Amino acid sequence: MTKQLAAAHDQRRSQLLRGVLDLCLLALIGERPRYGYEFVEALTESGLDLVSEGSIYPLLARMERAGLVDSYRAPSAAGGAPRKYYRLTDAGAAELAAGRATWSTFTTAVSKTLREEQGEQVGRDERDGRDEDE
Amino acid sequence: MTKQLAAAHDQRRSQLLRGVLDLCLLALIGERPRYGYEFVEALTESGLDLVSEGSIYPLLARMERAGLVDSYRAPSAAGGAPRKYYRLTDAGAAELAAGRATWSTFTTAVSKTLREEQGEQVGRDERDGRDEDE
DNA sequence: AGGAAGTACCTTGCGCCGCAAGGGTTTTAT
DNA sequence: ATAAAACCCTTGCGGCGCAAGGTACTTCCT
Repeated sequence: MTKQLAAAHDQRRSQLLRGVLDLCLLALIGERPRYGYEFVEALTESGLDLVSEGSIYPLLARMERAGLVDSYRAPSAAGGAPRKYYRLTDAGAAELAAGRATWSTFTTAVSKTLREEQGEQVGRDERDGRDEDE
Repeated sequence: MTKQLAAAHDQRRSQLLRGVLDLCLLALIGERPRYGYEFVEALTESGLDLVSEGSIYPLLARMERAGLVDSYRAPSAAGGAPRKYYRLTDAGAAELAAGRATWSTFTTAVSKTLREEQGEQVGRDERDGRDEDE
C-alpha cells in the first residue's frame, strides 16, 4: 500500500524527468567537466534521487552524438577504471540557454494552471439536470 | 533551419508535458466540470500550446479507468455532438494534491540545478594534461 | 594468492505516453 | 444538399527513463 503510493510517486518523477534531464546534465557540465558516474552520485543526493546509470549513460552518448558535448579520458583519482569527462561544446551551450528559456516558460504556465484559484467559486447547489451515463 | 529549431522546441515541450498533463487536467476539472474539447481550446491559448486531441482523449480515458474522474453526458449549448463532462472523484482530488506537492518539489530541485551559479569559478588556465580521445 | 568491494564504464528490453493522422456523429449555416 | 463547426474517439509511431545485467581496473582484507 505504502509501496504502491511510493511507486506512483516514482513513476511520476520518471515522467517528469523527460525533457529536463538532459538540461540538468548540460548545466552541471557547464560548471566544470564531469564524468558519468559523478551524476549518479550527485543527483541522487541533491533532490533528484533515482536517476540510475541506465538513464544517464545512454543520454550522455546521445548528447555527444548530437554534438552538444565532447569527451576526453582521464585516470581516476579514487581508484578504478579511467573516467570519461564531458565538456560543453558551443552547440551545447546554445541548447542549454534555449532549454532554460523553454523550461522557465513552461513551468510558469503549468504552475499557473496548477495553482488553485480561490476566487470564482461555482455554487455547489446549482448543479442539477444531468443524466448519469456509463 | 528555423523549422528545425521550432521542431526541437516542440519536441522538448512534448516531453515536458509527461507527468504533468494529467495534473493540469485534474486541476482544471477541479475548478468545475469540463469536457474534452474544452481542454484543447483552453490549453492552446493559455500558454501550453500544442496539446492536441490525440493527447487528451486517451488521457481522460485512462484517468477515468483509474477512478480519478467520472463523467456524464450533457447536450452541447453551442451546437454539435453532446458533451462528455468530467468531474473529480475523491481519489482524483487526492492524486491532484499529491501531484501538486511532487511537482513543486521537483521544479524547485530542477530550477536550482539549472540556475547558473556565478560564484565558484574554475580558473580557465589551470586546465592541462588531459589526453584527447576518440 | 584469492576474493570481495568500490569505482567506473556500457548495453538490452520493456513500458509509458504525447502526438499525428484518420474517422465518426450531430447541429447550424449557406 | 453541402459545408463547416463542435464534439467524440482510435491506431501506430517514436522517444526516453529505467531495471537488470555485464565488463574492467584498483584497493584492501584474509
